[in-house]
Amino acid sequence: MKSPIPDATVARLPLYLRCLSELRSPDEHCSSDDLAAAAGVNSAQVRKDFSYLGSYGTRGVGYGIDDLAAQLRKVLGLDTKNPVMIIGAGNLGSALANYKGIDTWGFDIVSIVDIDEAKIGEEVDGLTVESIDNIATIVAARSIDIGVIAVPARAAQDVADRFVDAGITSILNFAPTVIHAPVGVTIRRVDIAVSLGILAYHKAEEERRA
Amino acid sequence: MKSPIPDATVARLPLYLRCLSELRSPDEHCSSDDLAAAAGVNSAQVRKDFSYLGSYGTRGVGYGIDDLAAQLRKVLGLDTKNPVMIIGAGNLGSALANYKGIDTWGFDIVSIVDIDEAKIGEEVDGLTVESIDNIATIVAARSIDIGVIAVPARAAQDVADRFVDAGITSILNFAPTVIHAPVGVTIRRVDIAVSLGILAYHKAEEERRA
DNA sequence: TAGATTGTTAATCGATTAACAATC
DNA sequence: TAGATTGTTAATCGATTAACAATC
Repeated sequence: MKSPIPDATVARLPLYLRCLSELRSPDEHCSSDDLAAAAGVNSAQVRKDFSYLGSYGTRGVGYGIDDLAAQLRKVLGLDTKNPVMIIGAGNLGSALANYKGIDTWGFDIVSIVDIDEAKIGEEVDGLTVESIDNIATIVAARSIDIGVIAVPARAAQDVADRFVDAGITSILNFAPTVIHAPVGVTIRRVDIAVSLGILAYHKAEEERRA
Repeated sequence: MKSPIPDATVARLPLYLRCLSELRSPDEHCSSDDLAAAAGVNSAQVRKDFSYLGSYGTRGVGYGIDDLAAQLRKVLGLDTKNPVMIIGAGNLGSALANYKGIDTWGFDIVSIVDIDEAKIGEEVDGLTVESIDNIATIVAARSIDIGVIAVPARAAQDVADRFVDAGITSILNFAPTVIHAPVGVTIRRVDIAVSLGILAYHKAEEERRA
């Protein structure tokens, strides 16, 4: 039941991949020290993370840049992307859809829907905003299994229910509220302001001490 | 040097505050069990978190809802808000500015700037987008000490440098790249896609096992 | 007093990091 | 061989949770 690669490690893989492409040096290898410096993490962390993927480095030499990048892409599933639907074509939904361009995560946003008639038909990063009423059809037709909620808090539970009815089993909730779903459906909640809040808290704490 | 309240706890406080207002029951108290159910966490977690704020419950009775809410607001600094500047008036910057409305975090977005002439003068959640060239003046005039980077990766380092020049010492970076700053400047990086990536990874892992 | 619920301790779990033997 | 760097172990750290004495 336990995932073979810890979440904290999964979260760092795209960062490594980005750093690798920037780090491309004349020689074909890089050390965990190089990568750690570029990514801003500890070098033991880097080696530990890579050990979960299997071993791909050479002692005394380092990691083959191309090999490593290929391995990271494979683990992240950048070849066989997960089709994702976003509900909510507002700023947050659009920001997420545009993030698709980054392409260092193994998913693919294939549909963005909204309840607002005015938004339906608009273009968001190459996708046409569709009506929320069609989600069951769209989900089935495009084999979508991950849904993203990017609507205001008051609409979140209703949207989640629609996702569940449509057969979605993994939901990411960006609305600042707790939503409920039947067992068998995985829900993750994300508060985009949480890091800002923690930063502000530390700042205030620092001043209190001074 | 260590913060008295763990980050993980700080991250949950706004959630508790929101749940409290929804939970407002006829009587004036709620138990850690009630709150845990509403917030989707363990009840021991709730009590432990509150113990960091000092003790505010009554054994055998629970927590006074108003007392607890007031205490949460105080710790989060909702009275003396931190002035925040956002650089980048695109979808992500706008989404963050609109998050301000939630008001369960102790900060206040007082300025949003952009480099794009076309965006300057636009309204975003009641703020007029200003020119990035004026940030030094704006930062000084409005006592801003937290800066948020919501621009594409290629512009992030330049924007960070401008923040540092303007005297900002806490930076939150939403661009998918690592940026560098002199010692004394705190930088936090946020990847808004990370949770989606982890969700997709678990999904794929689950299928692999099945 | 009896029942309920806190506050705290101790156990557990997971993630980070220092250290170093293995080995290229 | 000598130098460099991995892969892994063990120590450390921090966060979660079960359990229960304290006490309203």
